Amino acid sequence: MSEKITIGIVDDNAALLQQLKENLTGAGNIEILFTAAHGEEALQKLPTLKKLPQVILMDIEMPVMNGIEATAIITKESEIKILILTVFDTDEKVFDAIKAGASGYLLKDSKPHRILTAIEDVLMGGAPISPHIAAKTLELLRSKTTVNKEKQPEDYNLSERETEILKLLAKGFSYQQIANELFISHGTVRKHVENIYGKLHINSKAQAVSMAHQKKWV
Amino acid sequence: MSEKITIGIVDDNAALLQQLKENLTGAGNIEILFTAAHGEEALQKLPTLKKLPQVILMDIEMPVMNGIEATAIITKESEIKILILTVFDTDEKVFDAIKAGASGYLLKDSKPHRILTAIEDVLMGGAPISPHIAAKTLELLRSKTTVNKEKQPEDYNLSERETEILKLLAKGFSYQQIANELFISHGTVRKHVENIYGKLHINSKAQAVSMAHQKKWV
DNA sequence: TGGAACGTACGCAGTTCGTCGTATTTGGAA
DNA sequence: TTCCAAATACGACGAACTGCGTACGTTCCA
Repeated sequence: MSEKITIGIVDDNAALLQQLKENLTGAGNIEILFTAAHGEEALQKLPTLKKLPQVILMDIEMPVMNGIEATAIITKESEIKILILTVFDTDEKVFDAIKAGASGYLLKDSKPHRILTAIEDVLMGGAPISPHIAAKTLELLRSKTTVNKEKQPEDYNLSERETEILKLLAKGFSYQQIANELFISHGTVRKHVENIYGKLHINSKAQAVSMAHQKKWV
Repeated sequence: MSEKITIGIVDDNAALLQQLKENLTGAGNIEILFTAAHGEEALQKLPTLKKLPQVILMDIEMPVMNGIEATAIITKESEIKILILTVFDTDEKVFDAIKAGASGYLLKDSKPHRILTAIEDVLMGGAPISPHIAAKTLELLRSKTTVNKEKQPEDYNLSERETEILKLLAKGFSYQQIANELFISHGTVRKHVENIYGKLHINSKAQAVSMAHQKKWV
């Protein structure tokens, strides 16, 4: 971990920006490559940098170009991760930021160490989200989906072991691979599968794999 | 904060459950009202309690009744918050848990203090989500609103005919059935499938079916 | 006009799968 | 204790699948 994490900060509030800079430079192995007061300025500065930042902390409400537009453009044209950092948490804003491709969404009152952790999370492919905001994203997600009442494997009288084997089958494993996975003999796997076929009223691996996927047993 | 937070724990892994109990009772102002090994047991125990827990930590993969079903029932019939605590993080499972009404989603390897914080977050109306899982949540949300960015069959250089045959394969059809469907010979189907295997770098029907479903080519 | 890609088709050798039987052990239900 | 379901295991036969080679007509593009 000798390499510093390179970041940029975009925020129109000079005082907050200054405070962020201090907190981040002081605490972690962070290198701030640039700062900007709004999206437009950030887009202008990016091409002039010797190296691109790995993460950009982005405010939403800004003059000239807001953080959501900037996020959309940056994520489309580069691999830079965007971490939204804002005081706003209205449904619409959260939603727009996610659509724009933000990798995380924190409230500005988050503690400095929380922000640091978040930056690291983002680099590891995670998406740190403040609980309050996460609650809204879940609401959104729920509202966009319908119920799904698929039958469970048990409804076909599949035993636990059979279910387990079916799942491996559904991954495309051969009998021998499953046998190795479960430390049982090749023949036993075949016998289980035979029983599964009977219970599911099918008679081939392809059908089993297809059915398992369709019913979302994988 | 003199009042203890009341919780329940549902997990079929006795060792993990025990460890959770110890970590939670030791560290915070937590009172564990009950534990259960699966959803069914939890549902049975709940009505017998003198007071209901505020939060339930819930595993997903469990015998008899899994955590998602249990979550759906509990959230429908009470105000109890459910915090999913699992090692699984497949898209579908996360998705189902959210639909079922879970208020948070943590990986089991989360540190004890993280779990404690999460419980408090949940009580304050937040939705603590492990970054890794949150990333999947955001993906899901994006996929619901934007176009599907999965690789298309063409990206593997599959021809139209090959794609067509792959879709039939994915339904569990035999070579002969596909041949009948497309009015070509059994041997031709086999040749196509052979070419498909080469392009997808696989070598069995089961793998082909699995892959086609995973990439939503069905 | 010549190739490249595609769709069609067949054969052979070897492997895996589907189906049928049979059998032992184990843990829990009656 | 007896009985049964579930998990384990082996054998055998025919069917289906896989890999490799070959072949030919069509279409489309350089």
